[in-house]
This record gives sequence, C-alpha cells and structure tokens, in this order.
Amino acid sequence: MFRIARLPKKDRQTRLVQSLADNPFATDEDLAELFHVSIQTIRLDRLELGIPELRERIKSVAEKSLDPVKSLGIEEVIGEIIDLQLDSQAISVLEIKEEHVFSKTQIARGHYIFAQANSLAVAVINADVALTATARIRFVRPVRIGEKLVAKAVVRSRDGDECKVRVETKVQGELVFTATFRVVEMTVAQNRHE
Amino acid sequence: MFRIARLPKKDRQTRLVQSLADNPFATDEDLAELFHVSIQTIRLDRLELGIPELRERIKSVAEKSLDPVKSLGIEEVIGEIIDLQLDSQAISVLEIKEEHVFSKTQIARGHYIFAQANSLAVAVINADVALTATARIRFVRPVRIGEKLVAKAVVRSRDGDECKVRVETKVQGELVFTATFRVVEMTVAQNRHE
DNA sequence: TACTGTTTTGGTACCTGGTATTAAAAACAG
DNA sequence: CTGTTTTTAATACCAGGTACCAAAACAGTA
Repeated sequence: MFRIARLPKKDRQTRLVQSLADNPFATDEDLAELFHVSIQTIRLDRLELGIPELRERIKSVAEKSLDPVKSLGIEEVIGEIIDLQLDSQAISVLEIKEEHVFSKTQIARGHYIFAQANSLAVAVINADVALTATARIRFVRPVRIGEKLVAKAVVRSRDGDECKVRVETKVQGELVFTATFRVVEMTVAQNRHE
Repeated sequence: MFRIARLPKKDRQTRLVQSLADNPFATDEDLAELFHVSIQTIRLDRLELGIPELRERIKSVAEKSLDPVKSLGIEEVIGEIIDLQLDSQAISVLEIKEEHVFSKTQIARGHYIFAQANSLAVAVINADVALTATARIRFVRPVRIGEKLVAKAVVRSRDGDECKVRVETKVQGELVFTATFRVVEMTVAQNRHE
C-alpha cells in the first residue's frame, strides 16, 4: 500500500482557503478526501485559519445576497469616483470586465462607457437632483476587456439651472471616448404629479 | 389559564408561506412560537406545503446568489426586442423598475434609456460586429418608475460600413427620448492585436 | 351521548455536520 | 534517539432537523 503525496501543512492551508473561496459548500469530509488527510486535520486547519463551519459559511453567503444593499443591479454610480470638486470637475475609474463586453469580440458595449460618463456628469453638478437633457458623444476607439477607463468631467459653463459638462474618457492617456452633456437641475416640485 | 387565539389550519399555513418568504432563516422553533403551536404542527405544515427545512432553504438562497447567471449587471441587450427587420427597423420594450431609477426621485437614470436605444441601434445592423461611433441624444422628459419605454430604431442611411440609425423612445405614444447613432460595422480582423 | 374524522401534540430513534476535548500515534528535525 | 510538531482517533455533545407511531383535543353529527 503506497500513500498518496501529501502537501506540507502550510501549502495545504493556503490551498484550503482558495478551495473554500470558490466553493464554500464543501464539507470537512469533502475537503479531507480532496487533500488526502483525516477530517480532524481539516478541522484543525479551519480552527487555525478561523474558518467557520459549513452551515455558517452558507448562511453568510445567503445573508449577503439578501442584503438590500447588494441587490441593486448596478451601483448608484457606474465607476468609482476618485476625485470630485462640485460644479467644477470630477474623475472616475471603471475597469472593463467580462460583464461589460460583447462576448463575441471582447469589446466594451457602448452604453457602459456612456453610463460612466453620464453618471459622472450628473454627479459633478452641485444640485439635489440633476438630469441629463441632451448629449453629443463620440466613441473614438473600441475599448477591450481589462482596460481601465479614466473619465474626467469638467463643467464648462452654467446658465441658470443648465450646465454644459464635457467628459473625456481615456485608457492610459489615450482618448477613447468624449461627450458633451447638457445637464439641468431640477426642483423637487417635479414630484407633485403622482 | 387562558389560551391564546390560534388561527385555523388553512390561515396558519398561508401565513407560514408568507412568513418564510420574507424571512427564510426562521427555524421550526421560531415559527412554533410565532403561531403559538407546537413544533410538530409546524413540521406537519411544512410537510404538507412541501417546504424544505431551514438548512435547505438557506442553501438554495446561497446557491442562487452564487449563480454566475445572475451576477451579470445588465442583460446582453437592454430591453426586450419585439420586432426586428435587419438593416431596416426594430422595436424594443423596457419597463422602468426600481433598479433603473434614482432612489431620491424615482426618475430613470439616463444611461438605461440610452442603453436600450444603443443596443437596439447595434442590433438592427445586419453585421457580425457593429459598434457605435458617435451619437446625439436628447432626453425630452423625465421617465418615472413603472413606465414602459418603447424604442423604435430606423436605419436612415448607409454608406459603406457606416450607418445612421435614428431611435425614438416613447411612453404611451409620448416622445421621451431621441437619438441618432452613427454605427460602424467591423471586420473581425480587428482581433489581430493580442 | 357516543362515534368518527381531523388536527394537534408528544415521544423516540436516527441523521448530518459539526464543536470541544483528550489522548495516542506518526512524522520530522536536530 | 529524543523532543516537538503534526496528524489521527475516540468520545461526548449540540442544532435542526426526518421518519414514524401513538395519544390527545376538538368538531360535527347521527
């Protein structure tokens, strides 16, 4: 009888963490088989690593998914705003991932690029409520999966409750998209009809 | 000693279903207390109603949330295409739901309206790959939650691999958004780099 | 009132996937 | 070869059940 090669403790534990990360549903028994060790060893490992038992793991996944915060399909603002000077300028970053591209070509769908620019244009306006009225946009070159879009919005002019906002989106300094938005502020009175 | 009012079986069971719908984490014991009956009664009820035990309920919630299908922010095409005549015209419908609006005002975010129009403009083009090059768009009036957007795209002109597509979006016949896209077809040769 | 059917309880044995603890065996290192 | 680390084993116990059986409690009615 020959025994199967076992990993050293350290290695096993790092693999265990990985393993549970992409399959939180594994029981200790499953893991024991996977690593060719006894159930007790797995339990010791979990103890040392502070990993909770199966049921707790599943529960926490379920709780997260039921959390109202997450369930908003898209975040409040598309892209992460990293600089914001109200009524002046703002910058946001968006990394193009699999869910943003055409599966056939791996090229980003235009409306995500637009969404980043549009939500930035709306966010930069110093008003309770701001809505896009018109826009002229240009896709300079296709954007591919993995590229990081940096959008910069600048408020160009202001006339009463209307602003012109210019947004330029670049990938590593290279211009890929431009847009000019006319954004209007709205009084909440709008809410009267209903 | 007076006993607390109990519901008839039928009522209890319908309430039980509701109760578990908005809190799948309740144990039989919790439910027994809630309805002032014994644990066994709850179990009989679950049996009759075909409701699985706590752990299975939690598990299924967790599985759903880990399902790769759900995690795609926006669907492949925004809105449901109900008519499509390639290179000529197309129509899609999108109902504005909670996830599409600003929570403060219940008004639809511009980029969803744009996304519906943009993906329709791209879909109507009879080509392997079509990308938006430029667009001029106008939001005629704000769109509110619950409204059904009907977008109609018409191919206006064609010049080699470039098309002009006009999209008008209406709610019950009332114009709320217009856009003119310049869409280009792409040869897959684009994929050469990388 | 006594009989009958439904509904509710109670109790027991058993299951899964653990925790907690103690102890022995094996592996490895100096 | 001894000391330490690592791995196994064994046992008692827990939550939240399933499956099953029998005793109550209640309601209607002949």
